[in-house]
Amino acid sequence: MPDVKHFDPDLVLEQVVRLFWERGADVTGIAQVVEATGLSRSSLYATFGGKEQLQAAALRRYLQRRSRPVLEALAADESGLPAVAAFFERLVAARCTGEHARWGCLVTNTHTSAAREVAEIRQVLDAHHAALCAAMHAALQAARERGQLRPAMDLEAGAQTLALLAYGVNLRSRAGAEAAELTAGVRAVLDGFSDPTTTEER
Amino acid sequence: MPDVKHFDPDLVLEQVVRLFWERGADVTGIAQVVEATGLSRSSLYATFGGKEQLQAAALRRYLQRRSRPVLEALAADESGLPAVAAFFERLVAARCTGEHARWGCLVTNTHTSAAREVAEIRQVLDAHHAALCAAMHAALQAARERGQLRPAMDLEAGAQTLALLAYGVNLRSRAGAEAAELTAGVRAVLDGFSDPTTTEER
DNA sequence: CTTATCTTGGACTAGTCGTTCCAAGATGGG
DNA sequence: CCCATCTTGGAACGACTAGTCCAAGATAAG
Repeated sequence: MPDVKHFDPDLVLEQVVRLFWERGADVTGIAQVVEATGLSRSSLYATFGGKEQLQAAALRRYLQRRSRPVLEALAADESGLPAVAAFFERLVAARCTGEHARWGCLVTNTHTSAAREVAEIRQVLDAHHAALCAAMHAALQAARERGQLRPAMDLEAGAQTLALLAYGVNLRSRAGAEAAELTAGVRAVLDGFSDPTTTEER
Repeated sequence: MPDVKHFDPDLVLEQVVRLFWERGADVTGIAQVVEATGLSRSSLYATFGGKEQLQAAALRRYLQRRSRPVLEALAADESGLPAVAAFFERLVAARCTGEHARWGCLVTNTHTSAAREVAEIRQVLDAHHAALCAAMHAALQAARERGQLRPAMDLEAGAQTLALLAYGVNLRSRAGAEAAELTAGVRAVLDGFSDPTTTEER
């Protein structure tokens, strides 16, 4: 009986993701969301609720569509350190060039947003951090099995390092850091993780 | 002949630093600055100019009073890796406990602020990054001279790593990360930097 | 085609934003 | 004390904020 939506909520949410990601959710008004999506305020509020819930939905979509596939690929890649290197290579490339250059990472940016105090969003940030660490840990585990790592290395700690490093890359890229700087920072970590007896330094 | 200011601009700026640092400059209104400082709008605008200039002034004060002394101490400490370890120990402690717990770092937070697009502020961020890298580089240089480092290690790249790591620590701490996680992430990097032939792993 | 139900556009609210302005107040040299 | 000069409190500005509301429009089952 009733009318149906005259738009695709999924498509709209993707536009909101890009808006919040590029400009920052805190400083992006509902008016700009309305303009970017072409929706009316009524439809927006009826579909997503208020701004806080819209931000949470956008963050979840970003995680699901942008972050999760990459982390799954990393965790599934059993090549060890080369998998980690490839992850960071692509990360730096995505942060410094192309469509999303200098946008940083929506998750990283949200760490400093006012929304970080919202319980629901905080949980998403913590869950993402856990997932990021888990993926890194899986890759390091593979590296260990292939004898690529320093024997005494603590995998949990190493995974934390790589996660923190990724946040650093994301953050600095939003302020316009050079890709070469970021790449160098990554390289030094991975060199430090490698087993010195089996690795020829570059 | 003229009247003089009825307040101490330096004291006021310190209050503004804390306000912007804890809450975030983007989401802190002039009204809140007025309330926190006790100044009137007139005095505020006459002394500091608009909000953008106030944010820049607060950032510069933060760098001068909070960041510079620590970086100078790091660069002057010739003990090598222990100096770096001590730097991060104090950093994690300051970020996770005490008066400024969960505030993160004003410089780090500014990376995702709308003000990062302002040329003046961008330059301050880049200058700080250079200073941070330089201090790390000095500490690594000392570590090399004392034979604490892997022989093949690239000091420039290592300094970048440590800078990115510091950003990661600052960022995650603002979202409420546990000190233990952050400490572990730091430890794994420093272990990787140490000379494996002269270091007994912990 | 009717009708119940949902969606939509757009006007509207109450509040906040950064900023400006001016009369009143404070200051200290002459 | 006088007065030029700066500072101060507070009102006011237009633009924007998130969010609400309702009449008009669209839909599809009966």
